Amino acid sequence: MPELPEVETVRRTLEPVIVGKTIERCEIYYQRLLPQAGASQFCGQVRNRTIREIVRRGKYLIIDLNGELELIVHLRMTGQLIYKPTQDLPLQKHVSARFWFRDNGELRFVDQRKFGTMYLTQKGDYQGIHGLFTLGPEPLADGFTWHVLAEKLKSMRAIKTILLDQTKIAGLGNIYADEALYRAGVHPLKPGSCLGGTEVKKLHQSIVAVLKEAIASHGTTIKDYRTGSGDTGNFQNKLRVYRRTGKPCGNCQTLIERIKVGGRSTHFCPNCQRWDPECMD
DNA sequence: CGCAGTGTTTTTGC
DNA sequence: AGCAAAAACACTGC
Repeated sequence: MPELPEVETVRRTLEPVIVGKTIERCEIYYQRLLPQAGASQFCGQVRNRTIREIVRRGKYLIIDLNGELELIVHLRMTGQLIYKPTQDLPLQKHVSARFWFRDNGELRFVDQRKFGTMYLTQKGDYQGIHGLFTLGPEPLADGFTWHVLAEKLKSMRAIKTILLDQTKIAGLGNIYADEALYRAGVHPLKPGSCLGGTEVKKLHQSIVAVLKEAIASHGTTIKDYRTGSGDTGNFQNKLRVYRRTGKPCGNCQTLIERIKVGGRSTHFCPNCQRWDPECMD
């Protein structure tokens, strides 16, 4: 569930409380959290290193250690990265890793479904982290114009499938792909190549708007997602189609439908999002 | 009770 | 190419 707005919220909530802190020690409780290293080697490498900055790329968090190494974190489905200012003894379930800081405080990786991953790499060297290496452009960066989006949509694949492809655009997941398509009035099954210029512009605007609004609301908590402070987000109250199957569209009262696109649950308004199959290009 | 559904990414097979 | 399915998991809801 953590998509771009959730990961960005985690980044923003962790930044003021962990930048400048030095890792005194760490413990790994789930070996597969680290696909490329053993726990003892990993902890040995991060020990006594200071967090210089924390940046986000797509759904990845990149934590700079001493300007030399980078700790790469991907939360996948249910991962949480939470800062605990004081010792709290009742250890919750599903704790995959803990980092203790020299001046007290703890960073904890909690992950019910255990899909989350962490990597350690030389600064800027992402060749060993395939998903990060092949990541598409940041939708909230200045360079992401509607022309860039148009270039990525040149495919006969369903538009929803293209939006979820991280090599095309970084950071969109199931929630915001559905929400952006609804706002743009584009049917999720419409082939990318079939969108006209006006539609691409509208979709571009919708993607940027929904991501910014979701960040302003600290992300969407359906169940597991938490900010770096352990709080829930608020954007779940502002969703217009995602998980609203059978409820009336806010625009036309038509009931929201759910279909499968590329194996993923997809929610849309059959009246506001139409696809007349007359595109033959 | 069993089993489908949940959603991200990688891998494998057609 | 591009798509489907499976796999990595634990828990929820029917």
